[in-house]
Amino acid sequence: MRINKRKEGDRIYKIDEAAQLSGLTKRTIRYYEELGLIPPPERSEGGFRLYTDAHIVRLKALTDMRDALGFSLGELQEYIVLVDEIDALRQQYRAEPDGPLKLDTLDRLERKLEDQLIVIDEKLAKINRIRSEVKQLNERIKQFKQQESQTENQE
Amino acid sequence: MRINKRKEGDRIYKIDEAAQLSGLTKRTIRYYEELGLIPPPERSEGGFRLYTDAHIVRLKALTDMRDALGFSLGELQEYIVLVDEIDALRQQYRAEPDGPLKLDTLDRLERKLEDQLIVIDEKLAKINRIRSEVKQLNERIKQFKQQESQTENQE
DNA sequence: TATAAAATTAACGTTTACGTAAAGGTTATA
DNA sequence: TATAACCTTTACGTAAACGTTAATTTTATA
Repeated sequence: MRINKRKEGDRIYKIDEAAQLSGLTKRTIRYYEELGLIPPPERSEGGFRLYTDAHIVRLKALTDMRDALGFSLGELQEYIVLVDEIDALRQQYRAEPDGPLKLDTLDRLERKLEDQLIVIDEKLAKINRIRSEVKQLNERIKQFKQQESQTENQE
Repeated sequence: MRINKRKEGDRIYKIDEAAQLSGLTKRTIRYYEELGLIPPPERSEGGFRLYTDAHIVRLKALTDMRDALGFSLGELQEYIVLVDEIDALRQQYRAEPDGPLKLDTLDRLERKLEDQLIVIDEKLAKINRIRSEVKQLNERIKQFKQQESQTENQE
């Protein structure tokens, strides 16, 4: 999930290609940058945005959460902050594994993640309810169809 | 799901109570009526809207689909049309069980319902992916916490 | 090196889904 | 019957999430 400094050999994309790959429009990508949903990409000499694969991955993750969970861009921001915070923690841990990781920070992050899980599970429950209703309607239709073909055969 | 003519003895609600029961605002309820998402309720002598339990049920179903599936009001309209069409079919069937139910209509409805199921299943898959990612992050945090409490004990 | 294709910023426009306020009518209750 | 509490329609307001256009630069390519 982290977005590193670009290394030699990494693929880079101008905004048009980034749009193709992510399925978003160019306007939307710039807008998301403006909101801080993606880190500002490096620029060419002349100022063109140069995206990496990590950007593409993040854009896809964002649209997944937007589409599937119906998160607003504001809620996505909160989630991004959360993920970045955890990444930072991981970095810190790699740097000095014996250093102190503040327990209250860990507690706070854990609570937030568990809140997210609750929201997600509630949404799953609702969708499953809806799914079974739709399924039932579908079964009814199938019954009707069978009845109909039987009466036809009876003629 | 059907909304019948009101019978004597059925409970009725003025808009304020309907709002309480459904969890929507009065404005939103009127707006949904304007869009055809709920049938226009009967009115009192003086023109007050009089809602039935069936209205409340439908309002809740609508908000569930809006919240859980992220459907726009336009998409909800399509769904409502679909459900109403099926109800009409059922009515027709009850009225004359041996009458002809047009097969192409049945096919069309079945296709629509199956499309809905596909959309729902895709959404479920995405949410499940997201869920497992969040779960993983949560596990990592728990690991960190354990490590941290161990180092504390070692002192 | 000229020129077409693609990028940039800035700013105004648009749609959805309501919120809010005004002006006035209805209903329950003291 | 008066008055507070609630309802009605009409209409303008608003936040979010982009779309679109314009004026200007950069970059790829013939």
